[in-house]
Amino acid sequence: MNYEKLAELLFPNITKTTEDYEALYPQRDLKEGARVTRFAPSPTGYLHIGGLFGALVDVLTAKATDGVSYLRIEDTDKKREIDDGVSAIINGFDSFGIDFDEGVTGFNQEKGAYGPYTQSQRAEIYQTVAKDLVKKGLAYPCFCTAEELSAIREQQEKGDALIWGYFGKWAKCRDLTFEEIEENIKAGKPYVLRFRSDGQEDKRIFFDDIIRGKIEMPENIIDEVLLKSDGIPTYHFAHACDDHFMRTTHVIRGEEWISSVPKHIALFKACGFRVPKYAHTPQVMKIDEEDGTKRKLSKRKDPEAAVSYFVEQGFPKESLIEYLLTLLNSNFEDWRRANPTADAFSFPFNLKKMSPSGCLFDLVKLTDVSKNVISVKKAKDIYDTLVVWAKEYDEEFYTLLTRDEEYAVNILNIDREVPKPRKDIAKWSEVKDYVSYFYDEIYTPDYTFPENLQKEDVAAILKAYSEVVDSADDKDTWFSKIKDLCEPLGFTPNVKEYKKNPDAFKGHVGDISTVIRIALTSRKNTPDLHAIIALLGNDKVKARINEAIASL
RNA sequence: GGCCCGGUGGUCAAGCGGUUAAGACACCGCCCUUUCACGGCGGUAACACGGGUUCGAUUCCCGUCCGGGUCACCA
Repeated sequence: MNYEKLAELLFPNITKTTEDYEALYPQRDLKEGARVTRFAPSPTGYLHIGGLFGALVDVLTAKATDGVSYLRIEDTDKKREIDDGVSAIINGFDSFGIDFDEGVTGFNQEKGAYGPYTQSQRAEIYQTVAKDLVKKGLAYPCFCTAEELSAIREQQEKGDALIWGYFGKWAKCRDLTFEEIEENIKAGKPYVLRFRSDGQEDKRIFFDDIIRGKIEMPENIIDEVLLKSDGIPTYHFAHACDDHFMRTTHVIRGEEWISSVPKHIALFKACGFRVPKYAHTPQVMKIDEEDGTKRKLSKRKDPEAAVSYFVEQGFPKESLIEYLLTLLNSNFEDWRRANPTADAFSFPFNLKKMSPSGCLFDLVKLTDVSKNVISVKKAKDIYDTLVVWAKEYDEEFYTLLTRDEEYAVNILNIDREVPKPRKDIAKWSEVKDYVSYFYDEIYTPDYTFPENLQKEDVAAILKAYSEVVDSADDKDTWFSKIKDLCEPLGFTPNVKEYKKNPDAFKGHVGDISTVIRIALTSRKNTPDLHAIIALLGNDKVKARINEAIASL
């Protein structure tokens, strides 16, 4: 067989060679040890947690080594592609501050010298490499129909074949003559281009996975499809061409790819490309509500797997990043304690410290991480991000917040910007309820006074307090007024005294402030009452007390 | 089914032949305290199982079990 002739027959319009592209995409000029990574999603839906998780690994690996990370779009499957899939991905990354050095940046937009970074725009590259493979006798056209292929599969399943697929004696088109091929092509028969594997069933290959260590597997013997009948490459072939010409040093991807590595190594070698280093990351799982088992997060079944869910819920972007980092590298939390204010992206991430086992996404831990993240922010910063969130997701709240910015910031500043700030906000969607009693529009009185107090006592407390209250009081003055209320009403300002001798009093100062708190906020528990009263102002305080008395 | 990956408290996760088997979250108790929160102190709770190797295995080997992945002209 004259492979040169076959290559011309198959690819008459391809005039370039692999060498031309080697020159077009030179080795990157990076310092020793710098890693080039890529995140390569296909635009089949929204960005989800697993994607964010993976992208974070890519970006951090590059950052930690002064390397390069880039975003490549793998849109070789038109059937699965959805409208705006690329925007969904880009927007998702934007919302979380993930920033790639190169690659796709928006619709028909990209940056970097190794593009195009969208596979559908790289057809000529794949065809060129494919043509060279044909020239070397390492690829051949296959005219088998879907029916023929499934017939082969059926036979294999029936028989005792241990390996299924298109290879060896099953590979009917492997040894077609030039004349047969030419005839088929003239007849307009569709065909795919297959890899001519020289792998042997009993040989094993070894490779080093950075996360998992040595992995040993049977050599690839399958004549994998390289180019589909429409001339578009399969993942495997695109992976070899793209990661080679984009000069990726470290291919980091999900563990579902481990079993394809033998195939990929064979392809890289056949193409004359240097095999990159591989790192297969664990999967992010969740507990299935129905059967209680651990399983991979699914785009379809788990709406909370979409990063947009966290955006809608109002988790600050730093919170999710921070949480994911705790899963990514076990020493992250130690590092964070030592560097409380450092940018998370400056964390010296290390692939070798990644656990190989799948992890459960823990919303409770995320909540804790987020509370910590928010607790150290300045009230004004919180206000600014909260307003942006509310504008999008809660118009009513947005209106209230922006009506009086100073008031809102002061509310958010209660017990904040102090050495031990409160940690009770985890996400923006909680804030409206948290501060509802500051806004008449969203506050509905609903009093449940302590059961150990008589109605008359409650009324007496409120009445007495309304006569002395002044929202301008400083904290000490305010609290001494509360204490002064105690004895005339049969209470004691001294809690210890009360505990020693509970029968001697109706209650203690805590009961007094609880009654006032409930009258003003309808809640048993709130942040500092003095601060609340100071913000509410005399008119509102008195009105609420009267309303509470009237309700008794 | 073949091949592959994984298996330390409820969750994440140190540990890499000898440890009282770290730490974080969650949970419980106590302290602090005008409520709550914060903070402090303490507690419950783990090496999947069975065989080896070894003076000694959570750590190494084999088997079993369990979980996951993969076997497309999907990625």
